[in-house]
Amino acid sequence: MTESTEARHFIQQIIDADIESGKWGQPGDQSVVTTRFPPEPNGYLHLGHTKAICLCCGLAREFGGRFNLRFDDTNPAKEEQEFVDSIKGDIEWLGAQWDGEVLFASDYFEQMYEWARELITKGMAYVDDQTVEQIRAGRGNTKAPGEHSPFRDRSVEENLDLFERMKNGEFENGSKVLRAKIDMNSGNMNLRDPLMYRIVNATHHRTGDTWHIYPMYDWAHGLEDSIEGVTHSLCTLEFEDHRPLYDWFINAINEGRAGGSKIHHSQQIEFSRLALSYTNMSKRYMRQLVEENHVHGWDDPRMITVAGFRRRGYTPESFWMLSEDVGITKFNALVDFSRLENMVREDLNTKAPRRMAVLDPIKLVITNWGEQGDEDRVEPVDGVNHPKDESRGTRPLSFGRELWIEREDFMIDPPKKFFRLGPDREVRLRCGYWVKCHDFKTDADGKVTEVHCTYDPLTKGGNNPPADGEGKVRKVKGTIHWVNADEAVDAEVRMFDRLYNAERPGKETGNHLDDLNPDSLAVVTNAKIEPGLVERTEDEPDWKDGIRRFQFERIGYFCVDTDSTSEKMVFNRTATLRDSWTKKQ
RNA sequence: GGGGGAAUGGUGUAAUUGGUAGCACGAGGGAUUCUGAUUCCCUUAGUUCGGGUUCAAGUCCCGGUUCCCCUACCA
Repeated sequence: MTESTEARHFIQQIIDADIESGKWGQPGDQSVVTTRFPPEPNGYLHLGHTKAICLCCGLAREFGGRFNLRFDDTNPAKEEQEFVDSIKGDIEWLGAQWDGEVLFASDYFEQMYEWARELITKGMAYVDDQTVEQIRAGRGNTKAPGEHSPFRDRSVEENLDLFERMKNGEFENGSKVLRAKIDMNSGNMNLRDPLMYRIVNATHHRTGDTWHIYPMYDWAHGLEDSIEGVTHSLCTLEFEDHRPLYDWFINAINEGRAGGSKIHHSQQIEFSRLALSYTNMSKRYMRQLVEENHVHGWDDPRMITVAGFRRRGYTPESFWMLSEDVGITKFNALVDFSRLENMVREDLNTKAPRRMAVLDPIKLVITNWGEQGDEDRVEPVDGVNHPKDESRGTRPLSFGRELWIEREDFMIDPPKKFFRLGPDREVRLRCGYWVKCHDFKTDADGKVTEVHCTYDPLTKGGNNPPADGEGKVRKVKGTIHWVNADEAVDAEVRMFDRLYNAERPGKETGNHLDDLNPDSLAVVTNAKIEPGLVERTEDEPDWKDGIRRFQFERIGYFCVDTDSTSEKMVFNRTATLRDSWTKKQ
């Protein structure tokens, strides 16, 4: 009970039991656990997929098993090569490398076709000539039983003949389907003579025009798992109703077969999908956001696509952490978005080198800087790269008479608990000097334009001044960040907030667009950054994905955006720092 | 008058399968701090409801409630 780290979720427990019983072989065999991630290549991967990927891949790794990537490309009308490429890239970025080659359901079409013929021969499937509408009507509904199709009792010979001609392309789309003969009275709608094949006269992204019939999900999926020797076929909760059908198809193929010739029967296990507050995983919604330009493409950093998160600066590790954090259950939970944010913060806190940048600059002038007649003097100071890790060293910064500081770090009439700058207040400029404000300038509107300070030469590097005659050391409450105006570089900084204002977008309003947050993007074009930020420097870590990430001290985590040019750097805010000060106010 | 699932602090999860309801996040308080960050310490609050079995129930039984999924030639 004390070993909370040993807690096993229900799928791990199933696998433990399978290993115990030797169901799939002996421990240590790679066959003991074979999982698969089976995306349809019809869109981009999003946050919801990451949970399934981490689960399937993680399980295979935990047990020394095998993790397959299989494209479920059974619908040529919706699928494109572009998506298989982006999906592969996203999975690799996540660090969920699959075992062996990438697999495709379309490689199994011939085998599936043979199995379908076998079911026809056994009298378990038939060709139906009814229209979509007739089939739908005949299916009944949850309250009323269905009716048998008038074509349900065709002879095996006729079915075999028609099925082959369907395959050969003799018929129009929608004119015929192959159905399994199960139970039109079942309370489970999936069992009311489900479709196995439909006619689709379209070009498939891999098989071209060789096929005119394409298998339906329920027929295909278990067979794909079977062919690949998948042991635990993990999917989300809405497929619970499909499991009886998944099993029926495998059993139907195996019916009448001798023990040795039976096909592999994987176990389908369902878990709850990931739902995060203030997001919506609906592909339809996401497409609308892109197509109607509510965001700037699928990789807009506000999107919850893997591409969006990557561009925003999220690390792959944060998704593994979240996946671990939310656990695996059958409960439809709504996870706070802040949990994912906490994960990146936690990850980036240890990894990201510190830098200084001023987002909303006002000028700080050190009026006693030139007392020796050397106003233009520039002094080098060392910027600490990581306060908790000395081995990461320092970087050279320069300090001079005019600096940029954050507008919100100065108040004309500050409250008592305000630890930053104000008239007659002293602060430490991080890694620089201590400065004390004695004056400020405003424009016609009363807006502060300049803050005038004196510095204490005895505080170089930000260190405490020596004790006075009585052994007392002067103290400051606050430390603020700054950039030397002389060498500061202008940069664009994009700050993102949640895309939606509602916990469950569209739930209350009925239209997710009504819940859009109008302030989800704020762009600052005149941020002042350390010049060292422009080019990659030696002390930066080797980020696997090549994305440069930093902590801008006291502000948050930022990464270099792909829009950056040699003329102008562009940064994306990944996450803010935790902030107990503004919360307090 | 259908079928399939699920309910544990504010949130997400755990409980040796009948034996002290634990962990994390959040929140509140404090310490440390050259980031109002980090780190550390303390506090906070929970078994959906009603019965029953039992020495003992989050766990088993009966009944109720609430929520999710299912009527695509999508996956």
